[in-house]
Amino acid sequence: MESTFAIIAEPSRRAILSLLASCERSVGDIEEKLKLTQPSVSKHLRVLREAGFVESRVDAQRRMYRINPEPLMEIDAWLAPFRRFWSAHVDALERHLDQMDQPTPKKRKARSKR
Amino acid sequence: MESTFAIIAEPSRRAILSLLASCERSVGDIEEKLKLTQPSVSKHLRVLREAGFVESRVDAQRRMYRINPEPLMEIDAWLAPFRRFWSAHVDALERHLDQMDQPTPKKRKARSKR
DNA sequence: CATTAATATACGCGTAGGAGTATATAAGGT
DNA sequence: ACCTTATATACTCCTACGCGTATATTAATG
Repeated sequence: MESTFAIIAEPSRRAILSLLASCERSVGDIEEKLKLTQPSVSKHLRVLREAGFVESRVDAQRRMYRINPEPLMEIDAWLAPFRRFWSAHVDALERHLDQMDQPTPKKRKARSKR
Repeated sequence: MESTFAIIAEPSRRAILSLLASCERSVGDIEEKLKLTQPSVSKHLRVLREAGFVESRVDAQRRMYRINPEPLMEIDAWLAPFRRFWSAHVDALERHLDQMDQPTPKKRKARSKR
């Protein structure tokens, strides 16, 4: 796999990154916050670490994980050529964000296209 | 699949989007520029279209495809919380990382044997 | 209409990768 | 020395998806 984009295609991995955006966390923290099994968290963290999205630090038996920004900067850079399509319509963006920001992913089915 | 991020995990799809960033193109154009088989291009375009990344217009027997920006705006929006990691200067980034290291007061174990 | 061009769809194959379970490793506490 | 806590790894199963080939559809052209 190894593509930067493929890494963040995984919903759990995006959730982990979003969690780490605010502050560093241990594996157990992530496990609990995201309701994932521990092996699953460890596996995703391994993928994220090997792809450079996160770094870890040892704290006793814990490993504290934190964001490493470089791969996300790549994504940001890839978007550059497309920004001209929406930089003019900021208001449309805000309308769209209101629609998609659904903080608690309960059990909703995938939303359909218009 | 259905996730915006999963769609652009595919290298060929990203290549198609990048091609369309400059101007609209027919299926045959894309096929030739990217050296892909025609069914492959059509399939990717279908995925992109159903996910809202592109729109098409009929021109005789041809279908001209062009960028539709909304899904890419979602990606851009998702990156927002991470921009603080790189939007400032490098030294600011380093200050931030130092800060993230501190909040758990050093509770390192006394001394290691060895 | 028949033919050609342009694009879309169907189908089978192969493989990557995520989930779950079990187990290994490592560090701390008592 | 045990036992618990925290994290990592191994392994199997299962499904999704990209690819290639073949065929269907739709439109233009003669």
